[in-house]
Amino acid sequence: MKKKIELRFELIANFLNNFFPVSKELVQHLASISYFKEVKGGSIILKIGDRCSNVYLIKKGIVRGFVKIGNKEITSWITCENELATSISSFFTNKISKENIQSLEESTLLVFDNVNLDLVFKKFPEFNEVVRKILQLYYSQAEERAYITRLPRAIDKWNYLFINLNKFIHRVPLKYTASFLGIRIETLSRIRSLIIKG
Amino acid sequence: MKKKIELRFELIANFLNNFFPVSKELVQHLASISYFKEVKGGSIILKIGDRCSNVYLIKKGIVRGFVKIGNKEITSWITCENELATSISSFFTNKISKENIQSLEESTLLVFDNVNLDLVFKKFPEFNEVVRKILQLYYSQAEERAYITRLPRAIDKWNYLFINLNKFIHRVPLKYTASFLGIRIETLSRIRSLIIKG
DNA sequence: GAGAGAGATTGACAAATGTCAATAAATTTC
DNA sequence: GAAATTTATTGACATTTGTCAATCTCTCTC
Repeated sequence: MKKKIELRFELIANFLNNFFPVSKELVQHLASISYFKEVKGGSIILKIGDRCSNVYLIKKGIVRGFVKIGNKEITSWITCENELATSISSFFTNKISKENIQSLEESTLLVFDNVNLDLVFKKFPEFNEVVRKILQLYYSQAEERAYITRLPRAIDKWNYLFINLNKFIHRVPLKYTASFLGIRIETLSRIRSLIIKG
Repeated sequence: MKKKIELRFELIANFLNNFFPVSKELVQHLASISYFKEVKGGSIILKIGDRCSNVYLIKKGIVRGFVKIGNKEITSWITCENELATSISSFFTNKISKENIQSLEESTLLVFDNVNLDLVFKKFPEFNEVVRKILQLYYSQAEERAYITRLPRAIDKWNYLFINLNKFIHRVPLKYTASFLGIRIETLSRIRSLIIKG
């Protein structure tokens, strides 16, 4: 049985080295300031109106961000193992969050805190470089998601998602996929049956 | 009359120091690898399908990014003086661009090239830190724009834009604002007249 | 200041999606 | 494995937005 700190070390090293090679010392330090958090499926991890001071590295499970418009929910993103999750504009600008974060399965998250991370940048300048590369990729992926929301027809959104970003499609109930596409579950249902019928 | 390199130096120093103090040497180097480009209003600066190897710092003018869906244009962003513009996912991942970039006025752009910038990161590690901070803000702002696209009703989009992001509203023809909101110019026109009538 | 051209408004109608309700299917819980 | 709960489908209808065409307004140019 591995110690918890070893699990944290491995998860962080694996994640960061995908972007850019980092020193063992940096990873050790990050492991020392982070902790695992276990949440049940359906848990609200961040509430609209709160400030988001954490970023989560998903060890296990699947997590979404969603905004509320009136009484409706619109999912901004859905992500799973070995990816980061946070409320971007709240985390980076310290404003209150416009989105909720919620687990869609029982999940294990590695939690990093804003304040601790700021100190890491001071102590390990190399951290700037790897985080820059992470931001570049995540920003690109966010633009990709935004592209879907700009497609004017529901069927185009579904097709684009199905072809390009289908990682989570078979893992979450369709209602979340519909919400991610910004359409009603009934609309998605009709589109799917049209596609099946040809 | 200032020399061109002085103009470039000032523009870059002013832009970067807003995010994080940087060395004079870094700014000088950036000034030495960049050049001004003048474009007329309506010029296409980047075409869909091309790779975007440049990032532009706008000295004067106003610029938009837009995607084409069928025969329609949807504006992803509009930005002006002292802001950066590029095709994010193409610039960062070297994929072909899904968006056009176009000037909406006669504009002066300071051009930085991908390859040169990569060398700057090697030569000036401090550049990673300031770029990280820039990315954090721009990523946050992109999420803010994406929030608008997720609002389900046209009137909510207009109201949100009007209250929160009205920087360019009075500077570009309404048709670009409509396109930015992902709605038809006729729909925006009707919404505006409804609002005026109360 | 007449004419051209772009931008904006308005009306009539079409198309797409949302809403609400009923029901079916799948999954979870005991 | 039966009951309960969640998820998905389908139908009827309402609402919103898009489409197309006509017209108006504003700028710019000559």
